[in-house]
Amino acid sequence: MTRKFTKEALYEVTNDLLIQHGYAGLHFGLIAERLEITRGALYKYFKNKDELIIDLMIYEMDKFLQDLKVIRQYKHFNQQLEYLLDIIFKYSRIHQNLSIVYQIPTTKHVNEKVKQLEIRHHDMYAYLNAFIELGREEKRIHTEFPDHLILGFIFQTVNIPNQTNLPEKQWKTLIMNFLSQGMQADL
Amino acid sequence: MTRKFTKEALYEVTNDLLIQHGYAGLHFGLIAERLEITRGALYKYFKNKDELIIDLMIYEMDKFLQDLKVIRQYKHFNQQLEYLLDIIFKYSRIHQNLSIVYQIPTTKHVNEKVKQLEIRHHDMYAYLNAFIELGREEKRIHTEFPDHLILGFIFQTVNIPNQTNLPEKQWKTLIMNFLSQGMQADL
DNA sequence: ACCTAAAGTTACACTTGTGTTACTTTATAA
DNA sequence: TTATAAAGTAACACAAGTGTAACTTTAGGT
Repeated sequence: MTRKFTKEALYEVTNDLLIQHGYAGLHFGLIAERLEITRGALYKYFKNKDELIIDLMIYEMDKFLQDLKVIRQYKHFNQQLEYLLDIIFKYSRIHQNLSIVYQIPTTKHVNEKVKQLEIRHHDMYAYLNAFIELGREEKRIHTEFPDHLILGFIFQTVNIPNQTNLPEKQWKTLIMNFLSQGMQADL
Repeated sequence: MTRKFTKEALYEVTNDLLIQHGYAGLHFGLIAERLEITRGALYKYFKNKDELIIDLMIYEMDKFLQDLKVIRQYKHFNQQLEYLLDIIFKYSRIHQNLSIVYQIPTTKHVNEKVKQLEIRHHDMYAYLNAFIELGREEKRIHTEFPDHLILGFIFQTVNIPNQTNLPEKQWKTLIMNFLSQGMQADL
């Protein structure tokens, strides 16, 4: 019998439903309905929703990391920042959903997979720290700011709603300028 | 019979549980357990969790607005910004939880209360728009940035985790500096 | 053609949360 | 002192999600 849904479609749907309903509000019934299959089919592939969610995060993190490692090809900090913003926006859903991992009860035999996710998280920080270090070397980052504050500001930008629906390119330019110079008017 | 819990304690617990478990994960059993009462007691005051959540949001918004209106007493934009950051941090939980209102099904006869909440949201923007306008008049805001981008950056700051546990005052100063001048080093 | 194994469905027992009602407790005011 | 009403509890029927196992479907190899 041929499969009625692809892994990509499943992850797509799950990501959307996670954003809409949150961790506790997501359940196999919802996912099955969207994929036009029945709940039971999902249990052929995943023990429970926690396993599905972690698999999804690992999958998206792997794709993100593949893109992120390319950042080293850019020589200058500002180029790297622009590229980082590009891929953060490209993978905005995973960055909106990553924090829900902490809502998964640790008593659900997914600990092994959570560890795998943490490895990727750790790998991500290796790239990000190198990125920040370059910025400091190029004297583009004020010394008073700790790394995690800079990264916090950058990653939170995906949660700022583009209310006036500016074209994505223009929106990113504004974000980039704000991050570099703040709200201040020209000097 | 004397009450076993105050409104303040109930809202305190509900706010915490909302942050921990999200909208779908919150239920009367959890709240009752924390307050050391039984579920049934809560139904004496609220038809369901949606009503409780909206009442909570209205209550917190009212307190926030009372503080926010004082912003007009500060003459200069930078003073207003500092004050705004103070109260956003003071009411950080409500700003972390406000967005979950959109997860409440609109078919649960809480529409009247949702409207009341929207009124307060609207009032809030009246103050915020005046604040931004002052910033533009004082030429502290670059003209290229739309209002909602500035406000988005300001309100997202509550979600940046203070990982190194810097003292609150120092953290706020850094946030303030970043918002004003961006990450850039001294000019 | 037909066998088989992967894919999917259906039905069932179980668990957890909901909302209501009848009941119990207790401070207080007549 | 005792009546009462507000506060809280306990128990019930119901609704919704979970996980499993027996069953059905069907593409593809022989």
